[in-house]
Amino acid sequence: MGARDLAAFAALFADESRATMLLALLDGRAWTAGELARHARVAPSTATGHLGRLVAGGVLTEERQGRHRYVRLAGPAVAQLVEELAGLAGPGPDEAPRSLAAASAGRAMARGRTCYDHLAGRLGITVTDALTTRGLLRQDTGFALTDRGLEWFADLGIALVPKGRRPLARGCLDWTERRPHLAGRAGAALCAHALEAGWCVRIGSGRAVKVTPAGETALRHVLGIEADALR
Amino acid sequence: MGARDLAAFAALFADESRATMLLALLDGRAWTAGELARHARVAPSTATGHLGRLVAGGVLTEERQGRHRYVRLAGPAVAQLVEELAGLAGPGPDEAPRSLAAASAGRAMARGRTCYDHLAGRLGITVTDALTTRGLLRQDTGFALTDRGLEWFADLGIALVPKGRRPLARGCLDWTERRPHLAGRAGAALCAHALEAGWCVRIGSGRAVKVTPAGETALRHVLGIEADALR
DNA sequence: CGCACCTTTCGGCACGGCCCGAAACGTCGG
DNA sequence: CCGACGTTTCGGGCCGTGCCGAAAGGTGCG
Repeated sequence: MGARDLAAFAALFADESRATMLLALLDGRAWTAGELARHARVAPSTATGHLGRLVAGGVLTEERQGRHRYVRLAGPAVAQLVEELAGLAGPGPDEAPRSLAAASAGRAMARGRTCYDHLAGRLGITVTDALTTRGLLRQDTGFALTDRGLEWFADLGIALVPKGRRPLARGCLDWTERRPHLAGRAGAALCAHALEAGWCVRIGSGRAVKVTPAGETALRHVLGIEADALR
Repeated sequence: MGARDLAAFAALFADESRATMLLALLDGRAWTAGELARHARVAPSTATGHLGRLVAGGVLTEERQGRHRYVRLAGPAVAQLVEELAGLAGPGPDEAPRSLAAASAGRAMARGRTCYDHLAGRLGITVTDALTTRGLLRQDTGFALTDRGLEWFADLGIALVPKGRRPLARGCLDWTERRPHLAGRAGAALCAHALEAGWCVRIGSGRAVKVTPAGETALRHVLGIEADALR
């Protein structure tokens, strides 16, 4: 009877405080227990309990450094699950954005953000579409890079060697655009490259990113993306 | 703040009785409220409450026929989520099978079963591997059918027309084999064909299936699968 | 029409969880 | 060595929710 295990595992996500923490951790970085407690607006002692359960359940991994307790998502599979839950949770009645500040933050997130370790939002969709129309990515029969796509990554200095069980390319449902964007090893490598090469930078401390002028030039050059498409 | 929605949605899966029902519904068929109540070993009144919540949350769809209330999973996305939860729930310490009967049922399920609407277990893995080694399915750069793969389906009398948002091919993590098997529209079409053509039949009322002698012949003929590989 | 059968509504009970504050523990820096 | 800070443990209060039984709708069949 795996039902008991399934229920216990799902219960880890079935609390608003833990969900707030997990959504924050979707940026792929390690947070301290105190940061997560303040972010979720609960007492430190409460956060300790939550983090303990999430670590025990295999959702998070922890790393102790001195008096700090750093936690991060346990891996891509967990990140994918959180994204899927977030994507399926909404689709009921259309909801109006809460406040003006939330709407503004929402627009920045909708323009571009990281989704664990790859690009999402309008930016992620635009890049994925450009890869597809240029014959570097196939979406008609599944979701996979073409041989020309492998060359394109190699030209960027990114060697995509199969390692571990993570697929090279995978479609990740974008819940602001309602369409899939590139995830998997290729999506992670491309996002890392974009951040390192200065194509885009993080806004504040959240998951939102914005494309730099240099990034606009580079995207037009390597993928034929016009700056207008990113606004 | 989508955290509240995420938590409320996850809570739908965070109960053993509901999880038992959802796992049963993974066979893709419609069940009546009474059947699910008996299967989960709860009173009919309790089942009514659970089903009401699952339907309201968009996890199930219902269809009333006379004095019966038929429910089924709301769609492939929900099925995928349940499978993912089930797959990630276990991987802690290795667990020994409970009883002999459970072990026997487990072996039948491990040999072959349906996973919502496609084939899983050793049967699903074997078919997926055969498709891959024959160049009909690519897994190295993602998970997609090749052009030759499309022809192979057409030769079987299966026209794979893109319709809706469901991808043609998708990898679904098999939690008995720990490897992906073919899901998506192609996986569903192949499973339906296998059942219609008598390649395999359902065992009892569950999700387990077994390959018929005619099925062994057919699989050897169209995919070069030897019967030994299915045992 | 009346009797099964499936399903639903309603009260009431019990268990488990989430939360906090106070106090203790451990680490870092002066 | 002492104070500041991050984290943890413990106890207690509170709310949500799962469960059932009894009774009431509805539906179909004889």
